[in-house]
Amino acid sequence: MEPHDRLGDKFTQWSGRGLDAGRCPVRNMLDRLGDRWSMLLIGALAAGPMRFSALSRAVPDVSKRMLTQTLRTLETDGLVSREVAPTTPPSVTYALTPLGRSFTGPLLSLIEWAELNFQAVMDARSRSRAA
Amino acid sequence: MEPHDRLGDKFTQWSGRGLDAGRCPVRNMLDRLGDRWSMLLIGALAAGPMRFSALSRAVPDVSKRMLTQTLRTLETDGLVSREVAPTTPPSVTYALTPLGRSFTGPLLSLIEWAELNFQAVMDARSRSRAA
DNA sequence: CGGGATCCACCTCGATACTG
DNA sequence: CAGTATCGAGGTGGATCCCG
Repeated sequence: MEPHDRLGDKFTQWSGRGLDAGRCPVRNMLDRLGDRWSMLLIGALAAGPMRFSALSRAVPDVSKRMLTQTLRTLETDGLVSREVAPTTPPSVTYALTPLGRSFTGPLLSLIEWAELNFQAVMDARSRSRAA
Repeated sequence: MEPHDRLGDKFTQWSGRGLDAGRCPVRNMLDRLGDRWSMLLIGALAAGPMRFSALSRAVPDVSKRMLTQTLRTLETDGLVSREVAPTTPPSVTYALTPLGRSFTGPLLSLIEWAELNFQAVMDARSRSRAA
């Protein structure tokens, strides 16, 4: 059975149940991880634990506000851990939890698809602009 | 090499290049597919070609406006094809293109992760509410 | 049936300023 | 260093009406 058949089956099941965001895992996850920064931060943390400022440098155009907010959400969902060292100035280190690390598999396959098909999508985009 | 190491490496590469949305495939794709409906519609179409009204029923709480808009974007990016039958009333059928079908692999792995770890995330969420 | 057009309510997000 | 607080612009998305 090909991936796209299995995907179709899965979708048909959830569709029958109304696709309620409260019960459908996919919608629920997408609402959380589908924003601009979550997956990027998980990708950054996949390289190893990082401090707040290091994350800020690793993902240049995320504002401190969104960085804090996104990390808090990821922490709430159990994907990222937050450890504060009681020094002055304070040093806060973020890391992937086991749950977060388990997400790197799917995320990697998504990223590999993106890299592989980026050009094809760009081509399609420019073709439709030409038309 | 584990997935999360490879992911870390990939991210480090792109981070060095500034993660510019115009050049970084991941950011670019996430900006398109990271909205509330794109992945859901691809999932729905994985089951086979569907007409506008059928899609509307399959994903109950998407408005006609967003359904149209999302489908147009997916069409522009070459993931979905749109075929109009010149009848009255018109009948428009949407289907995955080969490029779109190639995305069902990564999407499936994402969905399977979501189903598998949904409960864990919900637990983490309620724990943090309790605290 | 399959949309397009318009109006509007939210609400996300960025910029800025301040804190321990 | 690692945030919090506040403000305000902008964009997303729903509701509604209309069309061929």
